[in-house]
Amino acid sequence: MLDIKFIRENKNIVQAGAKKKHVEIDIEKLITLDDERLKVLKEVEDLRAEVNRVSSGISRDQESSHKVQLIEEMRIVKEEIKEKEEKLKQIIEEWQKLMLQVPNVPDISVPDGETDAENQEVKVWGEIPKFDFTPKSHVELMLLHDMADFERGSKVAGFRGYFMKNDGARLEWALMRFVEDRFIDREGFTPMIVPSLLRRESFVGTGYLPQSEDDLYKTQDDTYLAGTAEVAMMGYYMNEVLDKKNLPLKFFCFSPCFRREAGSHGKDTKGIFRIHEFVKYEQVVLCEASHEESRRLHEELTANSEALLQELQLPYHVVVNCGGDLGLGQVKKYDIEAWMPSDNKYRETHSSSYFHDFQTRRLGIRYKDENGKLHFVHSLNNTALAMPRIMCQIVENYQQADGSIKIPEVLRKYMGGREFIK
RNA sequence: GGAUGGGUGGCGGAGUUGGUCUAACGCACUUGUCUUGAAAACAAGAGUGCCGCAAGGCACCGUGAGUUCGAAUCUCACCCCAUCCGCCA
Repeated sequence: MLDIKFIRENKNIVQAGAKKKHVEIDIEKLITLDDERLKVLKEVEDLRAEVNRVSSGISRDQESSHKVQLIEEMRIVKEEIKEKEEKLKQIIEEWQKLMLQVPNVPDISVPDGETDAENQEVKVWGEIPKFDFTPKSHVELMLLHDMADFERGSKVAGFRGYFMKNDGARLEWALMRFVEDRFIDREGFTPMIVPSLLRRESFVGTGYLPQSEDDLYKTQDDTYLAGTAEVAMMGYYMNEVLDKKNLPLKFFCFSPCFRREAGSHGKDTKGIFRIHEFVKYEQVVLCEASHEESRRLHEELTANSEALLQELQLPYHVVVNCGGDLGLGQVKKYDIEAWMPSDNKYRETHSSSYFHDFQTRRLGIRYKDENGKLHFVHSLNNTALAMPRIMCQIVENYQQADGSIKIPEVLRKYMGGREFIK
């Protein structure tokens, strides 16, 4: 959510930002509605002031015809207030609905474009492997080594269901231990295991609701399953005032993730690239309200993830997402995509974004600066490692002519010191 | 799921026969005095949001409705927390 004052003072910027994100919204309409809101608000407040003034003049023990008359007059004013309040309530409802739809303004460095096809490559790392044989897909490789079971997966869990098995399970656990070791060594990150079954507020606060109702699983208790640890982690400090000297707060979070993948029924239907249930380690950061600080940390979070891919020796590139591929709250986003031989292209493994105060304004997360003034903190997040997706790229890039899979060196110590899966 | 007790400011904690209560008191905080400096002590100040150029006004004591001229205080619903019982990894 943006500040209505900011919207009023920068309506052209906000409107242009929405256009860049390919979001339909009429800012002029919102401002007209806001004028109406302010007008009626003033009327209500003036009437309430009158009632307060008169009421405080009426004392308990005073008994007179004058008192009776005043009470009668106030009864009438109260009727009027009730009417205006009802009107105000309706305006505010409409106003809030619109406010939740106003997207955050993308950074100037964000390229124009409508879909991920128009994202721009900003960095390439590693050598794309050349095979002198026809490389197998991760599905073929995993089945070959009995690392996963998709038939029984869908029998038991339905569409996109899967079991990880044998070296598949061990490789996933190895990756978990690897990423945990790296982040626990890293200064400043607080390790967190966060809930996935959450109440609605944090989804609205982070910007997933109300727009993406279809992408979330909802329970009969009106809670939702989160698709990322970001939602719970951001909810953690909801409606709290933080101490500036503790900023930035950095969290290394683990959670199960659930995504309905509504609207991508035809995409990536085989294997473990796109699944309904997985686990993910996520970096979440809260920092002071400074664009420079947000940018600095954004680069830092991105670099952290790149370092993991480099250690895993996976060729990847970084793209800056175009306006149309940004979420409602995101100011800027990098996707990191690792090379996927079976698709002959890079496929997303990480997503790194910053939001300024878009999320924290909705969540009410503030800090006091040295002058005692309150500000909304800035928020950022990036994947640390998502499993089992990353295994697609690992097994495919590390496959050998004989069908065996070389184990990345940094993972061997978690796999009994073995060099190959065969 | 059952029973009981609770939800007040950055924190702790008063206040419920409805009437200047944004709310005692303590801690933390800011400024000043003292001190070489700090601590301590003393003095003063300070809640948050919104409207307004300002003066000032309005709202906020878990959330939402309601009663009343007037609600932190009364009524109803809901949410959350604690403890005990039940169940359970």
